[in-house]
Amino acid sequence: MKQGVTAKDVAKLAGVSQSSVSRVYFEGASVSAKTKEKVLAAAEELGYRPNEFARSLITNQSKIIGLVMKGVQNPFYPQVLKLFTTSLKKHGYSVLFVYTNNDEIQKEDIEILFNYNVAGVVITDASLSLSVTEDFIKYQIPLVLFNRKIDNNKFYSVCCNNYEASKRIAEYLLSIGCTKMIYISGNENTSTSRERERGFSAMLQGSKVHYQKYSSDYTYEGGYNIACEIIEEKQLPDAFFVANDIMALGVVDALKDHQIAIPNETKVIGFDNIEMAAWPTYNLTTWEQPITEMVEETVKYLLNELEEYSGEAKNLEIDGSLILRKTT
Amino acid sequence: MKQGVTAKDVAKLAGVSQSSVSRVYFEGASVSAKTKEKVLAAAEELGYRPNEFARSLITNQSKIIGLVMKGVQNPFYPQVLKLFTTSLKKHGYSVLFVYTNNDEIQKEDIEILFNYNVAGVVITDASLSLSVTEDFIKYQIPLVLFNRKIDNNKFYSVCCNNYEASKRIAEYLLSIGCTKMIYISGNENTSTSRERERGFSAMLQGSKVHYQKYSSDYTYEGGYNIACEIIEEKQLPDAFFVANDIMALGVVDALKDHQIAIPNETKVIGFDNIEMAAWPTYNLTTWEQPITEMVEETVKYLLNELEEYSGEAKNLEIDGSLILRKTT
DNA sequence: TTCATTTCTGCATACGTATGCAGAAAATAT
DNA sequence: ATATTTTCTGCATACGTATGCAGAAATGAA
Repeated sequence: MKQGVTAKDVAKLAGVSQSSVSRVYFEGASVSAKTKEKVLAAAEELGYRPNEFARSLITNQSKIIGLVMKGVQNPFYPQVLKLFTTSLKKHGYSVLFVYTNNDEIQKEDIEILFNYNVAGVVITDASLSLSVTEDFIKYQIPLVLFNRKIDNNKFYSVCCNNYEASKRIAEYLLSIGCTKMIYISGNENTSTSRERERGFSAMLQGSKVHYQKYSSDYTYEGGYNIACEIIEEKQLPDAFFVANDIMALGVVDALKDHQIAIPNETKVIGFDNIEMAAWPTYNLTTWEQPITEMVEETVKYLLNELEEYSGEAKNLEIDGSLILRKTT
Repeated sequence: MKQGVTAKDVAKLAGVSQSSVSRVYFEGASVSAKTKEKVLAAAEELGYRPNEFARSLITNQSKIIGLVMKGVQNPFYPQVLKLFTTSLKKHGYSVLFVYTNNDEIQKEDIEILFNYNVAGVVITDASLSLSVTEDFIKYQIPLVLFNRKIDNNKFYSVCCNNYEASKRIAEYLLSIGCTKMIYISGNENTSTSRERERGFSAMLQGSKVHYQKYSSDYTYEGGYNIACEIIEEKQLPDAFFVANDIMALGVVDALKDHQIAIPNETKVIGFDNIEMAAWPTYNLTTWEQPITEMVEETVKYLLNELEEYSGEAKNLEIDGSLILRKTT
């Protein structure tokens, strides 16, 4: 009972061949209006839907995009997931979701995607191990790194322009008179965190600003703890630039817990503009990632590659904008 | 180049038949150790992986579970997504993710799941339209409603024991001397919110407590706004019981913005125990949903049904526990 | 050793769809 | 009207795997 009606059943009822039924559901195939009508009527009556497996077996390509995600706890990514699912659905694609614990994607994380002949893959916050890299190229499966880039010039990536954004942030902090600044990084082996630091420090270069970097891990607790350390070491700066919002919220809370007034005694800027940054308790100044546009660009690239594989490698960087709130 | 090696290629290299290759990868089939070894060696050399589509076409059942989710913004659900993906992967299943906007799942939301012959479906925070109900039964596809229940006695659901939990919450608030209480509901057409109210008010019944219900929508803004209204109407209670944490955080922030001291002037209890509830700024007293156990039970049911379909319908309710923090 | 039993293997076919090909039907031209 | 082109259709086959069946190989019993 599982697989109910097949194209054959529909064909019989409509009085046509199975091929004709197939052609009705295959975009671009040539069918007469009359046949189409008959088939659709029969299909409706029987409740027919083409079997995607059989279809993929023939075409050797599925309508599935693999989405690999790590930082599910950071509200930024569920938002990304939502946008991807919605956008891909519009184009007839579905999302096979893969959660990973690894910063660097391993073969076992994604072999399932290959087994399902996914049409393409998006990896949102992780990089690639070498063997995985090879597989993507070998099987010519379009891949986009989202919010991470990779320096091997073999894949397409879509990020916010982290370098420029961070320069603008530094510029802004200088303009309001900060002279002692701290950058709190995320995982240091992520391109995102490194780029943000690079832009930030580049802009401070040559100025008389006292600048220090501390390392953390992109989590709220990470931000909270490192801020506590800094406070206890009496290293309080004029301003914190924190590599993402969720850590920044941790920093803000640590400061509050130590009765340090924001923005009077010190300032905090985050990155991402997650929903919570706008909440009244936080009111966090931050950089807005152009997330909708980033997703659209990713989908656009994927669809192009599916149309005709080029293997184009490029780091697409999209601007964003500074959102001024009450922590600066 | 897309689909590289097939079982036939492996067979040739290993000097056996395609059937034997198939049997090596099919659990429970009978193959000699020698053949198995030869096949695995050849497969390793060629990089063979069985094509899931062809496989599903034969068995008429995929290793895919459809996961339908609505409230992606509420941190509770990404956590659920993570746990499901992890648990299902252990059992060899993958997750086809579907995002929906609808409180009530429509045919178009999930027809894709049927096209892919999903082995089972989990719907996390939505109910079902009638036609969808029928399809699940007709095609005998196991379905679990997660964190929602449905009163038609046709499906399995897994929830926290919302009724008992809410009674316990009321009991606790009574025990600390609250005499004026407000319940803030989520979407009122969700079983979850209704059950929580039912338990809460049942326990207050007969006591001299002044009790009122206000309606909201399970979002932070919803909680924030309704709390502002309540404050402006000078209806401030001794305690708020809020149908979920994310709204409760909104309530807390609204109270803070009005300089109302928590827990001295009023108290707040949420529901879910999302990560943020433990953050120092909030320190929210809440009810912990036994989320890991809920997910495990869901997976267990699905696997049983896949073993042998029973269509068992039941509302499984699992306890949880009161987490006391600083808002009470 | 020989025979009975069990375990394994290859053959052939099936799953539901897409598609090249050749011929039928329809449309257009003459 | 016929001839020519175009559009459509059915037939047959292919995709990569699983599986019933019958026979081969291995094992155990005597």
